Amino acid sequence: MGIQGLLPLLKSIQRPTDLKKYAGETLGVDAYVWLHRGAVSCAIELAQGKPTRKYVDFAMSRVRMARHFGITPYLVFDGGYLPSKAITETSRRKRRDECKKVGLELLKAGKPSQAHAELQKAIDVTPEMARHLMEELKKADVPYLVAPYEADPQLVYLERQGHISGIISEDSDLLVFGAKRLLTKLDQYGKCIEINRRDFCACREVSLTGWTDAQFRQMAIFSGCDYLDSINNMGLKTSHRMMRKHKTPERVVRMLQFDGKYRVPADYLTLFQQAEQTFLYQWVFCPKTKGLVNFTVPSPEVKVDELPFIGSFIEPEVARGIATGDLNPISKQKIVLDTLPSPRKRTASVAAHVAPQPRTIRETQAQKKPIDSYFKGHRRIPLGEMAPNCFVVDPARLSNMTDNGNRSIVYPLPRPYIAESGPGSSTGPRTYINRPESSPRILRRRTEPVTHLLSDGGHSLASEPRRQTMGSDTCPPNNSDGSEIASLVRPPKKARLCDDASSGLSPSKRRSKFFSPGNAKGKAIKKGEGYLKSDDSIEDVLKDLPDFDGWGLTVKGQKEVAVYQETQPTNTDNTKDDEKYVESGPYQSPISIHDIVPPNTPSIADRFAYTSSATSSSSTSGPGRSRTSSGRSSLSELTPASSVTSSTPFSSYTQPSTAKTTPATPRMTPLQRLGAQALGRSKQPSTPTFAVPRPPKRPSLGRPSLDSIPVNPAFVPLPPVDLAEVEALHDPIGSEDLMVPDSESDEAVEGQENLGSSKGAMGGKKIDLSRFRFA
DNA sequence: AACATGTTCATAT
DNA sequence: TGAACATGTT
Repeated sequence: MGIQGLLPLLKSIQRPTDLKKYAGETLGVDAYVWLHRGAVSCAIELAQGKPTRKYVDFAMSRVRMARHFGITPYLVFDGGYLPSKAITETSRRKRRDECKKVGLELLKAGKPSQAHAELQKAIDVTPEMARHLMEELKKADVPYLVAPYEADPQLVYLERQGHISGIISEDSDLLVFGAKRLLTKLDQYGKCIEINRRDFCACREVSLTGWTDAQFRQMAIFSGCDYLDSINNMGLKTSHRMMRKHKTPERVVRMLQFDGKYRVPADYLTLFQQAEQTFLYQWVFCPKTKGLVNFTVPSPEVKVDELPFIGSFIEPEVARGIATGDLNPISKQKIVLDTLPSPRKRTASVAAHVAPQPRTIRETQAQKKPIDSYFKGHRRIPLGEMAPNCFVVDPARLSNMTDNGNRSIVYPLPRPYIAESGPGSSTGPRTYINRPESSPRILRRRTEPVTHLLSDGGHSLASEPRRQTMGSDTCPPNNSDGSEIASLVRPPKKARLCDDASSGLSPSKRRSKFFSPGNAKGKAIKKGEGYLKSDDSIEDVLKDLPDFDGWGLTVKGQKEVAVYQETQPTNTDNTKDDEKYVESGPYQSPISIHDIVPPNTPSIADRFAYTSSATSSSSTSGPGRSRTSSGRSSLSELTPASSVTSSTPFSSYTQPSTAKTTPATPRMTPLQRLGAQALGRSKQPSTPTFAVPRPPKRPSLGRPSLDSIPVNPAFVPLPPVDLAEVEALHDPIGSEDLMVPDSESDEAVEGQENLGSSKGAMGGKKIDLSRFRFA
């Protein structure tokens, strides 16, 4: 459920994006939410307890979709129930059961549609179903993990540790947990909304300037969350007001009790603190240490074994079993797989010409043929998507994915069940007391399928080395697992932006930078949004794209379209088709693409940026990494080298020269651009790591329009952030909402969780906040 | 007037 | 299931 009203509250910092933008990266996925529709489709079967392949098939199609866009999805499943939520869960279950009953009766009564509607509410994906899916994921070499308890903190943990570069989910709770990059509302075209934690300070609905993660979290809890109901008449707005005024939950509660308008339960503060501690310390699985760790490293004075509501500790061995899906996260019993009824129908229909269908999951494991191979040679893929897509899903990926020029930046694949005997495996829950409460009744930890997989699964073997490579590649910065979980430390970040921006130039000057008509904004700006004009990307798009309805008419476009039509006769030049991921026949041989589309055809740039960029990167710079870093500078924090600084404010703004170039700009949020430009102007050395040489042609390759290609006018990325306001907010003297004056005390409050870490992260860098203090 | 809360509608499957 | 709308309360 999450925090209701949170997303609307953050409307202004939500940025329309495209999944393609993250091509080459690993994105965490809230499996339950992501696959919910799939569960809906087989609600009846689920309700009847029939085993079904529908769910698994749906899930795998979504995986293919992600890969189609160049994404490696890292699926995270929910695990056991948290005590904090136990009540909720049991009541939910009751409701489900009722719905199920009603639905089944309706079904008997011959009212299938009504029944289905009812059964949709009864959807319950069992660990067994999830496990079936995991078998497929293993085969497809898709990283996944079952959280010991909740998927949300697990996802954010993975993000912090650098295993994933963002999170796909609809759950606003992730922001409360401190997710840095949240991608919501993902549709079949790969369109989605991006919410970056670092943009919070630009929120227009409510001022979050200077807010720490702790304050944001507390605000969210006050407004009502999964762990604690809100006080009457306490919504987000009021809780925000209270937090802004009183700064700490203690004071807020005291004030609430003082003025009698609110009915505050006697133990509310206690419950509040428990809720917050649940947010902070609940158990997650650390892929590196292969054991449970607290989501946030507790300070010495926090005794995790005195916090029953964060869930019980689980022995590493059991936790590993749960993480891999071998053990039921609730019962801790080994999950026994019964064979699924039928082979994949979908696959069968699509790939009739391919070898005989696998009969059972285990049998399939022996086959090294990835599912995607069944799609080879089918043409029904939309145009430009082909090239990257092919690379990504090429069956050869099992053995030489890297060679294809498409390499996931983060491919941790921390499969605990593989290298489990690591000497460091005990490093995880080190300081914590093991509570064997959940009996070691596990027969054997490893289940047969896994062994099977290990022994003969070509892909598992192949992926092992990569995993290691990537692991070391990815993790170094954040090595100590959880130790420096400091995503916090926000204020400095902002400070830096201000610092950089204001140090060199007067506000007015800066403003002129962004608002000056000099930026070739001759083109008309549509819609009267005030902030529209501040976004260069729009202009670029408009400049390059005279008319998106008729974009196939341009000379360049024509050429491209022709090419794609050749490739993909079935497709019209409808924009939607361009973007849409077509499940049925998305894959083509990379060769054809290579042959057909010249690597550096600049012509594609304008409209089919996705294609062009992918092609160019694969042919020119090879590995996706360079493409990523160059193309989307805002992601810089994700690369290993920079992740060290990721906890440092605006590390992402310390962009390489590219950030300054107009072409790269559209990839960043307006805010980010602000920082980047400011930085560039002040000639900050910034992260040298990013001085990665990039193909000179890149700028001309239409990167700018990448995320701006409108499918329909509504999709034209309207930069939601008003730069003027941002500036105002950051103005030392200006805005009334600045919380900076109190930021110190806030730090103190939050100190326990990120004291050491923030220090470590900031290193020698000293950020002077004093100038942002009220005079 | 602003906000919290309850209800309905649309959408996708 | 979420988003838009309508209502009730301060």
